Amino acid sequence: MPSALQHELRQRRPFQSAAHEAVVGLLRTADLIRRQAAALVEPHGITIQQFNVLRILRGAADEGLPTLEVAERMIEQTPGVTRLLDRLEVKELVRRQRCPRDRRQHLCRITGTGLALLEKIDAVAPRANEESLKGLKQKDRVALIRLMDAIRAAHQ
Amino acid sequence: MPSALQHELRQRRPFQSAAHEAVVGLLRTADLIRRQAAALVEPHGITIQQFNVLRILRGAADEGLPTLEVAERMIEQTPGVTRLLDRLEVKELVRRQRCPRDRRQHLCRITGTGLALLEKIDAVAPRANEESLKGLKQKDRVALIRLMDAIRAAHQ
DNA sequence: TACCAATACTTGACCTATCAACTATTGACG
DNA sequence: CGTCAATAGTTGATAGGTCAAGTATTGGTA
Repeated sequence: MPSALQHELRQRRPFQSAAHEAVVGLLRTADLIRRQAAALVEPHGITIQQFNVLRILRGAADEGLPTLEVAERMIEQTPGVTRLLDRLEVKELVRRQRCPRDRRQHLCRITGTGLALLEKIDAVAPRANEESLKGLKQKDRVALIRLMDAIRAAHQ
Repeated sequence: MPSALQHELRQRRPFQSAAHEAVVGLLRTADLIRRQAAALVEPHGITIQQFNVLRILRGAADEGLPTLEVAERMIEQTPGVTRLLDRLEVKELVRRQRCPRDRRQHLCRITGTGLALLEKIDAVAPRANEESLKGLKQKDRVALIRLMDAIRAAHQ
């Protein structure tokens, strides 16, 4: 009996291993959820990466964060944080200034406008997460978290 | 006790819901695996999307596939299949020709060079999948497949 | 058989991502 | 102190992604 994924991709041959099917399924599912998230924030004029940066900066509160610290905290690794921040700064959602203690660092802070934008998105984000995972019961969601943790933990 | 993911992203506050943590964990883990896959195919001068197209065309064998059929079978949705195929054609990994039956369609076929490239990558790909999921036992991998299927199935 | 919406792409314009090379600044070491 | 590797970030070049508008072809319909 052909797997759901095999049917979805119209593949003749079954997957060679559970590892292969799991990897493909993971990538495809993440792509789906990524698009849903993008559709949520896009109407507000930002990308999901930009949204992610704004949330990081809000979490860091008043003292701000240096650029590379922002990069490290991002959900998806992004070499282009500088330009990401450039765009956010143009939109006046973020401000940057040199750190007086270490003039190599640029401290990034979210602006009032940025906070206001986040609040608007936050009002609907929980429903979107819920919607994305509506196929999973609470027990399954916890299991999923555990599986994802285990995969990442194995890569130091 | 803070979750692994919360610690990884240096978040002060815990996730608001299991749905939220699962979504973030899924995106972050998929990003990790995506990068590993990219690192595997990159030395051969192609991207993972291009690799995906080549595998699709190999599966379709001699008769070839129309462009949009290729697009539909891709793991990650891609509006730019035309240009993706353009690049593969320049590298002579793919050939396209008008379908005589329906001249709107362009049938895409993998070339001998393309097949040879795939064989080289196939020699190491199973090990890479294995490596990506080394944190999961066989039972967990099957569970993961099931969870991914369930998420996608819920979105018709 | 002439029209017309639908299909199957292609193209242009613009934005984002990625890597390597560069600049500025710091801290450690002789 | 002066040098020098290491750190923090920026910039340039280029590839790839994304959306909207355009072209070619078909199949149905009056």
